[in-house]
Amino acid sequence: MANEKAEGYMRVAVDAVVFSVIHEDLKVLLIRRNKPPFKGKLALPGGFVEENEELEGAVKRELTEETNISRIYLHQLGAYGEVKRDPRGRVLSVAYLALISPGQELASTADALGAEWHSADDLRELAFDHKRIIEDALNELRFEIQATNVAVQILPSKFTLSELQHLYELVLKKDLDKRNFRRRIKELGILKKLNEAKMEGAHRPAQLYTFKDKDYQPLKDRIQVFT
Amino acid sequence: MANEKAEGYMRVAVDAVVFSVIHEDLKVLLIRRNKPPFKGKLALPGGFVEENEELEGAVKRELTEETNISRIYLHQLGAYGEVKRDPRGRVLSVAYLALISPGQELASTADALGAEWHSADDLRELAFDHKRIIEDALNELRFEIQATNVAVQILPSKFTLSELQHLYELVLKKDLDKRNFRRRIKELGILKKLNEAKMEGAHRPAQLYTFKDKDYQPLKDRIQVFT
DNA sequence: CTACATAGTGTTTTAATTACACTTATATTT
DNA sequence: AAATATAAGTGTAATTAAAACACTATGTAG
Repeated sequence: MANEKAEGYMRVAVDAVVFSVIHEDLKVLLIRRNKPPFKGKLALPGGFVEENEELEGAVKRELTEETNISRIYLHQLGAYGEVKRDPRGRVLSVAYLALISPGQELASTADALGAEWHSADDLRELAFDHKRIIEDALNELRFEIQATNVAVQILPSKFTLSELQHLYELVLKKDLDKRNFRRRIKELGILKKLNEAKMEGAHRPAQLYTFKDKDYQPLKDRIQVFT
Repeated sequence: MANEKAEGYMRVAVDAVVFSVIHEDLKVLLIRRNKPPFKGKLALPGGFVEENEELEGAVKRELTEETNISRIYLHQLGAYGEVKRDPRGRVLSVAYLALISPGQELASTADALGAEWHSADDLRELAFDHKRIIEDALNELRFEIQATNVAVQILPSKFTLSELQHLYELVLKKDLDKRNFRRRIKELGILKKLNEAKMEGAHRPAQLYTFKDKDYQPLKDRIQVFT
């Protein structure tokens, strides 16, 4: 309120916590920093917001540099604005939970940028306050997977119920009861049974399903956590 | 990532959605703007963040100008960063849900600033994207009152169960069943029965309670919405 | 054709939620 | 001092949701 001359200027960045399920493990995309500060440490992909660029646009721009992306789901986590979070000076970062549709390999440029998937659990020392941001993102994802059909953003368009359950188990870090899970997820009425089966391996083929609605939406009923 | 010269600079402000229960009604603190843009319109209290000032510090500084405050509970809602949200130029605002302990009258300076309590429901035309911010704050409050003991931040330190229930009904915009509400809230074990009653009016006196723990905390069980 | 691996399927028990109506204690009125 | 008005306070039965639990089915590989 006081004076409105040149007050309030600071640098604004965006950071993305990109989750993906790879080799039965929940992964986060991290980048090895090749310059100070925190040289050599892992950090979230992100960067400064350009003039006349929307925040989500900035996230998408940064991410397309590192992945081959068909579609990105973004959900804002909040602003991280501690005065001393960046040793270079004041930088406020708006963090996003990002989910990319599956089977996206990292772009060829990714290697040069030092981008790699890391297990979401063993968060070693990260640059800035990025460890905290990832923890917040994981909590948000845990909430969303129970309250919304956000799984649609993570799974391929055709999937088996076992794959879906596995995703829930990875995110919730909890074993779920197969029969109860199937009953509940079917009761929600968000799945469509396909006329296809997944034939793979020496066992009974699995029925394939898809989401009726491809867009993110809240569910009337939360999917409760079982067992 | 590209160049890190002078990229990303913009103005950063904070805005607060301050709720209070006054005369059996859920109110929001709004300020009548006396200069452009949006001159004459209502807006959230807020202002630019100063150098070396934490975001929450900025909110508290702005709010102490308008209220006599003993304690402020702050919970970040997120960053509102649309390029064109402020006609003066790019301003990113970090919005907060704010609760002030009760019985706080507005400061004497408040009148001069055009600060007044307005019903949280009839949100007339507000400046900037503040209508959207208030809606988000209301949703957050609805969530929190069910998942945490955030009521401790709103009620006086001694209160009756009817007053507590009334708060829940105001926030949730829903009538609750008296017996079910009392059972559930007592089962949570967060209340302490006092050796006092509230004698007021021509009816049976009401038992006074207080919160065992005066600090904000999540609850094991959400308080379900009844009836 | 046997062994193996994962898919698929219901029921019973237990716990939680909901619906619902009368009695009690005080102040005020007559 | 009796009657009335007002909000406080209290329990149970019916319904619905969650949890626990084990076997059969169907394909491939050997």
